[in-house]
Amino acid sequence: MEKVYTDAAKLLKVIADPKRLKIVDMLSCGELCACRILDAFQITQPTLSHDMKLLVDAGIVNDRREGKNIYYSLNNDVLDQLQKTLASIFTEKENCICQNQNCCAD
Amino acid sequence: MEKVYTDAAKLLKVIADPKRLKIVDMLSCGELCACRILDAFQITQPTLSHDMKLLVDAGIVNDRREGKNIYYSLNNDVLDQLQKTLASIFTEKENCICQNQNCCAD
DNA sequence: CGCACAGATAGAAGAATGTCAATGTGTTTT
DNA sequence: AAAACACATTGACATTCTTCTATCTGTGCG
Repeated sequence: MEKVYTDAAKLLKVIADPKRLKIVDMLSCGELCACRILDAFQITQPTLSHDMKLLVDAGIVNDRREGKNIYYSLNNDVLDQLQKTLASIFTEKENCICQNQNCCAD
Repeated sequence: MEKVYTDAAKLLKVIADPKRLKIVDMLSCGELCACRILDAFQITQPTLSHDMKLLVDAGIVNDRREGKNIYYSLNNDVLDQLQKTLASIFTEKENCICQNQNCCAD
């Protein structure tokens, strides 16, 4: 499968979850530590830690330790690029593999 | 969980797959029948049928029968709305639940 | 009608995901 | 040093997803 699709799908898989979408939404206002994010959910600490690892490993979120806390922030470059990729996929392009071809009606 | 997140996550789950992303990309150039989409992949016909059902059930794709063929096309309204929702989630907002709060440092 | 074709549905097996309790690691405080 | 705190990791279990083979449904044709 073409890399553009597999790369975008990996990012989408990570944010295709209500919790993680909400986390991204929270982080869009600035960095937050894990404990504050945890306060907003009805999940255990290991579950949040697992979700944050997915976001960090995907490159969507950066992490930074300050004393006992880990602070998370958005990587806007990755999200901006994802939006551009989606726009390109959703919108008609010039060179389309399906153009000028009749379906099954040879 | 807030409806905006669960609704967006449902759509994202459906397109968070390289095959289905490519299908959306193909359909962005206009409607196609199942048999032509199938030609572009190394999957069996039931697998494609299952993927198309996910896309149709999510409202991302419309289907239409013409004789023996089913023609699929994008529902651009749904995709446009999804892009707007993502932009709103990724971008800083005025009323943020995390604003003006210190983290864990009371 | 009987057959061929396009696509959907059913059922099953394996892979991936979500979540938790228990425990480990790094940091600060006493 | 010992305890407390914040977070990560491990291992287990249940759920969901992916994909297949086999079969069914709807349509057009001779």
